[in-house]
Formats: sequence, C-alpha cells, structure tokens
Amino acid sequence: MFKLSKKADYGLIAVKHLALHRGDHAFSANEIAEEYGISATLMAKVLQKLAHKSIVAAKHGSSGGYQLSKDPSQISALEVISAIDGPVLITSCVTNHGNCDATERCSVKEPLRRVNESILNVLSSVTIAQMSSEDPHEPSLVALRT
Amino acid sequence: MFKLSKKADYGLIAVKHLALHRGDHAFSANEIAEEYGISATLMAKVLQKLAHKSIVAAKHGSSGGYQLSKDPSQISALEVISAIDGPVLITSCVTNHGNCDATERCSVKEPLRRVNESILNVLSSVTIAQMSSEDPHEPSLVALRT
DNA sequence: CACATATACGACCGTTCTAGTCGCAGTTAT
DNA sequence: ATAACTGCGACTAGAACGGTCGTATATGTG
Repeated sequence: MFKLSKKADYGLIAVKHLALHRGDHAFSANEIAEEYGISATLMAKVLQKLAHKSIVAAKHGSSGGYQLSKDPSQISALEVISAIDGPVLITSCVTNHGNCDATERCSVKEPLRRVNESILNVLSSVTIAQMSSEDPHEPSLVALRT
Repeated sequence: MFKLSKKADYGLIAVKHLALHRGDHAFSANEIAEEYGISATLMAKVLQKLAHKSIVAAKHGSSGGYQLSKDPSQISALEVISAIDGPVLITSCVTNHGNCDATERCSVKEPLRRVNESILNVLSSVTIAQMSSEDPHEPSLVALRT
C-alpha cells in the first residue's frame, strides 16, 4: 500500500554512502552493509541491480567494490528506486497495456495517471546530491503549485 | 513497490460514481460492482471501510445503499486511499515509531520524510470533484515548483 | 602460477500482505 | 412478519517480498 520496498531503501542508503565518500577507494558490499547493520548478501544483491543499470560501477577481484559511475547531482531518487523495484506505477493499468479488464468502464484511470505523473516529478527532482547535503532547515525539497 | 492497492482503486471508482450520481437514489454495493464488473462482495467490503471513515453514508434495509456524506469537492483522493489502505507512508520508518532498528545510522530517513510529505500534498490536493470533471485538456492537476 | 578476495547470478525458502469469499447478525421498507 | 439489504468479522488461497545460500567467475597479490 504505497510503500517503498526495503531493497529500494537499502539502495538509497548505499548510493548516498558512495556519494559521501566519493574519491575514496571502492566500497565492497560487505563494508557498506556493516556500516548500517544490514545483511551483506542482501546489500550485494541490491548493488548488483544498481550496477546493472549503470548507476554504480562494480570492480571485481580483491580490494574491489563499488563506486558511483555518475555525479551525485546527476542521479535522481527515481533512478535508484526504479532500478531496483522496476517502473513506478501507482496502479496496474496506467500504462495502457490492457491488463485492466475494464479499461472502457474504469473511470479513474486518467486522473490517476496524472497523479502518477506528479509523483514521478517529485521523485525525479530529488537528487542524491540533495539527499546528501546536511542542510536540515531547508524548508522543503519540493513544494506544490496548485 | 509503490502501487495503489486494488481496493483503494475500487474505492476511488465507487466514490467517483457516487459523486457523478449525487442526488439520485442510494446505490448498493451490488449496483456499483456490476456497473464496473467488479466482485460485489469485495466492493461491499471497500464501501464498508469508506462508511467507517464517514466518507460515505450507509443506509440499511431494503432499497438501501450508499451515498456520499460530503460534497465531492471536500473529499480528497488521499482521504479515500488512506481510509482503505491505512496511512500513506513510503517507508516503514518515517513515523519515528522506532520500528527501524537502525534509526541512528539510517541516513536517508529525513530526505525520504520530505519526499513523503510532497506525495501527501499531491494526493490531498486532488479532490473527487476534480477527478469527476470531464475536462481532458486540463494540462496537469498539479505541477511542481522546484 | 596459485591463492585470497571480490562480484555475478540464480535457485531457494519462510513470512507477510493482498485479493477475494463466506456466513451470520442487525436493520429497514413493505 | 418477512424479505431484502447492509455490517462485520473470520477465513482461505495466492502472490509478492525479504532474506539466504551455493556456485561460477574475475582480479589483484605474493
């Protein structure tokens, strides 16, 4: 019911960690997992997905690990989330791919599509760089114009 | 992964239906369910939840049914969704209720809280009345100020 | 070259959440 | 009184998610 998966959560934590330690050596999944008290194997799995989408770069071998492949200001929260959880769709039938058996009759499809768009806007406007800035009294990352 | 539950979907459909037929007789769960090809018992369950939160008013007995208890412009999508699915929280630990075992170390909690707030804003700014207006070329219900 | 250490990948379980059903009690119009 | 309807809670089946494990593979080091 409208919740981020834990894996996406972990992904954001990992990416933010890498952003804060940019320029340092590569971090192994183990290292990051220990830092936040998360299962190492699970963190590895999450990082694999991020590597697959080229958000982080994996380096094999001993003293290997992961590094950001882009600048933190160029990575949006949406990228990280959808890399792990797949595309963000608030309903199953916003994509017109006909999985909704009542496409004709369903009257809320179009309004929800617009809401979905708004949420995508919110998520894509938040960058990892913003999430890493420690400024706590920034009033609000995104505000609404009605 | 960030999806509206089907029940919330059905709830929105039902509320919108009632909004469009305001002033008519009360609609039974059966009637609405048939109209959209949805399981009647499930629709009944959804409407019960909406009635519990006083979004719709139930009328017992024969020729009974449901009616909106408020003006469609006074009902937000957020109200309907959270009535059915519970509070909208994108992570399990935004509420400070300490179910996150790594509250200290978790570095993404605060940024995500802000994102969550933005989404709540989006959802609460969309009313049933807006969803019922048939204007298709309204550019966007909500836009972003960055 | 051989070894230690790292990721890559996929199969695999247990638990939790969701969709959907059923039966019974309570309420109202006729 | 009775028929038709909702209210409500327990219940089942199935999918999704969180998390683990084992194996294959790549790489730096002695």
